Amino acid sequence: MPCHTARVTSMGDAISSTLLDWYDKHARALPWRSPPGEALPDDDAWPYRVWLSEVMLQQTTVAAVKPYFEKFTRIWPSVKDLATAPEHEVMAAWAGLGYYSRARNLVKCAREVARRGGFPKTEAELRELPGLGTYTAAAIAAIAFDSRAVVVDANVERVVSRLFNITDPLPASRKAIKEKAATVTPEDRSGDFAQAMMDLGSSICTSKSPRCLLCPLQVNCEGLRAGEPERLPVKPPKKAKPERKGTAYWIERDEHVWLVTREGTGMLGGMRALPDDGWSAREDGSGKPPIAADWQDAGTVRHTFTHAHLALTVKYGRTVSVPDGKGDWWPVSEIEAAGLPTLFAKAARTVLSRG
DNA sequence: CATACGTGGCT
DNA sequence: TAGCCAAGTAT
Repeated sequence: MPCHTARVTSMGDAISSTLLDWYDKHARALPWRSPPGEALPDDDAWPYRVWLSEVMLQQTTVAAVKPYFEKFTRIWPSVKDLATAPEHEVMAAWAGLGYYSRARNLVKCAREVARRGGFPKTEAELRELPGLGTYTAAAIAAIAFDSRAVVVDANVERVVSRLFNITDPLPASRKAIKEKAATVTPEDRSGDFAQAMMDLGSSICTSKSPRCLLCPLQVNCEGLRAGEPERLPVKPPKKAKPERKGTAYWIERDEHVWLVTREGTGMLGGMRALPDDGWSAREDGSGKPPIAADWQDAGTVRHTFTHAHLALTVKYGRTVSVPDGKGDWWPVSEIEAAGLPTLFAKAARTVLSRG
């Protein structure tokens, strides 16, 4: 199943050792990393930290992840601690980081790992865990367990596309990229090699203006030789995001606000939220409030998701009754601790700064 | 293979 | 500033 059988070539050897030498000097110090060349201590704390960081880092910058990683490891120092945590507490702790299916799967995965008595060590077994796809399974196998695995993320796609001047557009070029990545991935230290590729991609071989003069792989780079490495990898054109409208409702009673938990696995699924009029990325909301009240307009929040723009009108009103459906009265003074995703945190701020 | 799924920072 | 981009996964 894993297609990393390609033999390391002598050119591949030269590239991997050059990059590892560079990494030994320039590796970033990150909370989930051991120093370059040092294997992680053989206890369950490190696979946990590698797994947690890798999931947080999916489509997310290092800068955004750092404070969340610190918070999670402080509250839940081991995978066992996380496995016994109530799901809503984990969701609340994840609030603001985005892609909330990651948090839902994080809990499932932690419970599965705890049930098994620890993380599996092979790439294939890791791949079976919730939230671990091709990339993350390979990354954990290589980084946490020092197994030889070919790790391909967006950085590696960029570096490899340039290194081998792969000019076919993504995603069709993925197979060729993986094959080329396999030829430069060493048998030993493939975890450090993966992290070296990612550091190189984030600091030198950047998307817009690569710093080729500083690159340790400069002399090996066919894309540079061809003249326009910054054009690689070629990507498909983006689709326009639709503009959506919706309304959220701040229902207050006795210094408490009515919060609901969003159902399902769709947008913001599982997250605490203000009740709204049913807007989605596919259609505008109905504009119908959940209860009758003397609604006041608090303003409009603009927010952009991966695949839609949203203009969310925020209305507030008081009630003496309890709205239909499930929900909780949350103390207004502690709204910061409610674990609202960013959209609704903005909405709350809008109300509280005017209301 | 295409689409759904967040957010903040950088250009 | 509007758009692009970041250590992808699930369906």
